[in-house]
Amino acid sequence: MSLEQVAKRARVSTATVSRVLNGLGVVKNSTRARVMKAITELNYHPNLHARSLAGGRSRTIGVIVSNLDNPFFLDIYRAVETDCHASGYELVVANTLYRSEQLASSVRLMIGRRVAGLAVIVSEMNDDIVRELSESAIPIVFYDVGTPGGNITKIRVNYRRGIEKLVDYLIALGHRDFGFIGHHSVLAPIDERRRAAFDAIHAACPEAKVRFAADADSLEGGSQAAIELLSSGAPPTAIICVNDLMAVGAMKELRERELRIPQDVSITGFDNIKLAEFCCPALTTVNIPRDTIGHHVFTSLVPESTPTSTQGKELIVTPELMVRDSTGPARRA
Amino acid sequence: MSLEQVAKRARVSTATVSRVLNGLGVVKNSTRARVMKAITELNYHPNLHARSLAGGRSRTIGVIVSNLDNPFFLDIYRAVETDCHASGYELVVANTLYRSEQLASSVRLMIGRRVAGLAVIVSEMNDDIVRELSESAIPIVFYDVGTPGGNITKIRVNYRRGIEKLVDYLIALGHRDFGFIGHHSVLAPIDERRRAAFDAIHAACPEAKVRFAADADSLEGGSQAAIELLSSGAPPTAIICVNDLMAVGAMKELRERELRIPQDVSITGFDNIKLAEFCCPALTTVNIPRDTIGHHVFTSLVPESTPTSTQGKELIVTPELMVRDSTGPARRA
DNA sequence: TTGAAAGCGATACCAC
DNA sequence: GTGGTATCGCTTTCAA
Repeated sequence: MSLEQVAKRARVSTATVSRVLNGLGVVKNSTRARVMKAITELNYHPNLHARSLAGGRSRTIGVIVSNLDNPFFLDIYRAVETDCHASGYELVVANTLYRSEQLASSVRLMIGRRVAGLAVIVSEMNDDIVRELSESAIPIVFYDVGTPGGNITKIRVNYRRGIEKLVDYLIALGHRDFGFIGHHSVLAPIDERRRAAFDAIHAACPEAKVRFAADADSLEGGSQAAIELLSSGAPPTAIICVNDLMAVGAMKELRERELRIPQDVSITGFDNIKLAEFCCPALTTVNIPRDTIGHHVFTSLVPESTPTSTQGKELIVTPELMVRDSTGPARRA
Repeated sequence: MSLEQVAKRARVSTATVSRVLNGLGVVKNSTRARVMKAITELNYHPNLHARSLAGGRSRTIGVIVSNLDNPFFLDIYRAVETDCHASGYELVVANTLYRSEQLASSVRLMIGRRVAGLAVIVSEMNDDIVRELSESAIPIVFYDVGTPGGNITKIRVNYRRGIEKLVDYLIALGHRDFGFIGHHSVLAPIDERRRAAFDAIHAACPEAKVRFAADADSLEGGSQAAIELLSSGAPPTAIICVNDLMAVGAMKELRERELRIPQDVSITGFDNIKLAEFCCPALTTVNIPRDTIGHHVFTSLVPESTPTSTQGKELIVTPELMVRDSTGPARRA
């Protein structure tokens, strides 16, 4: 079913059908009606590929994330989606599962689709991709990598600061024996959290103990990492998890071992996903405002959407400590 | 950056570049090498719109779901994605947020993209859309609506049976005072669960009490619905939730009122999302196998992918009761 | 083994 | 107001 067939049926030219479809130019009411009629009768739907090929532009924004199963990424995606729809843009998402090969192919896919803008919110970032994208003409938003300027906008979350707030709080509660649960994406932003934790703990208290464990970024991964962590002697008095999802997973393992939270072990998350309020006990965590990030992504990618475009700039997001019920004074040794 | 520029640079025709790109036909090694070189030098990425326009087909599958925030839908999406990627298909997803207007525009979008197949896994279904899609030529999978045959495949979950298993179990535990938490999508499949619960309860025990409450399909919606339910006198002894996500939300409210689960109130979910094992107490629920559904979607939409295509058929999914720790004997009145 | 050229289905500019 | 037509970037015969 093509424009031409509609044109034929309505006894007009394709140009006129196109005008009707796009509400551009002036079309006499009677002809408009004929065209509309033909469109519905033929159940015609314009071919969007032809449209973007002919039109040149795209009104589609691409978003690439590491793991949609983690609400952190999903929340960002949805925030961008809300803005996109409000401005008549479409959104296509790709999920890399933390695999950098998958990231590469997702990037190719998005470029192939000639997206109007691309947000790459992943932690398995790779220098070649950053370079390639930086050289392209598409508006890009990177997360925690790259250099802002030109078509590149950067969002940077000050993880170090967030972790420090958390650690200071735990140290003040008397904790000296820490566990850190990370995940297997041993790349930049994640590993930064681990190092930040290590640094912050030793800065505050050089003799403190820190053990590490890591597994997949999922509820089960959290449990597994907890198992790994608890396999070595007495449990730490506080467990810092790289994110909320894994923390909820870890809590389950603690419950099964009848370790009380927070009396026996304090535990913290990161991100402040909705679930953090609904698990039990409610999770002490660090808030990262996903909606702010989502808005920022959109305004950077579609500068004409706002007077205050952030294209080419850097947004620094400062996390806030959210104290809930999963943390308390360290148990006595 | 177009095929033509690559052709020019490699001193060949566009046809040859196309052959190299698609690995079709025979190309002399030396020319292939020249083309490849030109491609990388120009950092060329084929325009996928032009490709699918010229090629006619699409290798893209569309999936429309009601609410990606609910892991039930996300799991199906991911299952389809896994199969798609394994067979070189791409996947585009649309999220309707239970709004039937949004559903209509997502359907238009997918048709406009000329997807190779479309799965519509939503509960806000609308007869016009079912009809329109049924008349189209695209392979379609519907969830709980429509009539199988031709290009239409249907997946039907036997909710009634699932609810019955749950109700029988609760009745056997002595429950006679029920609450049912639903969500605001007052449409077919969801309302079916509510009616099924009502019917099953009264079939087993005509004098049993049932109260209803509904809110949004989210953790918070679950809490809100629980508040609504508990606002009227003594709490029911068992609360049946339309899905796990809302059940987890409801449990939070029960905890805040210091109602013990399951000693004071039993609570059940539906779907068996991962979270059901990780909340506390672990949730008694009814399993709906999302991966089976996902596979089915893929094999129906891309029949050539398997010898045992399910195109045009109906798959009936029978849910299984999963007893965990959130249910127990009814408290004495 | 390679090239020339006819579409694919829209958009948009230029006439009338 | 409306129609003709070049064009977008690729695939795909048909010839050479």
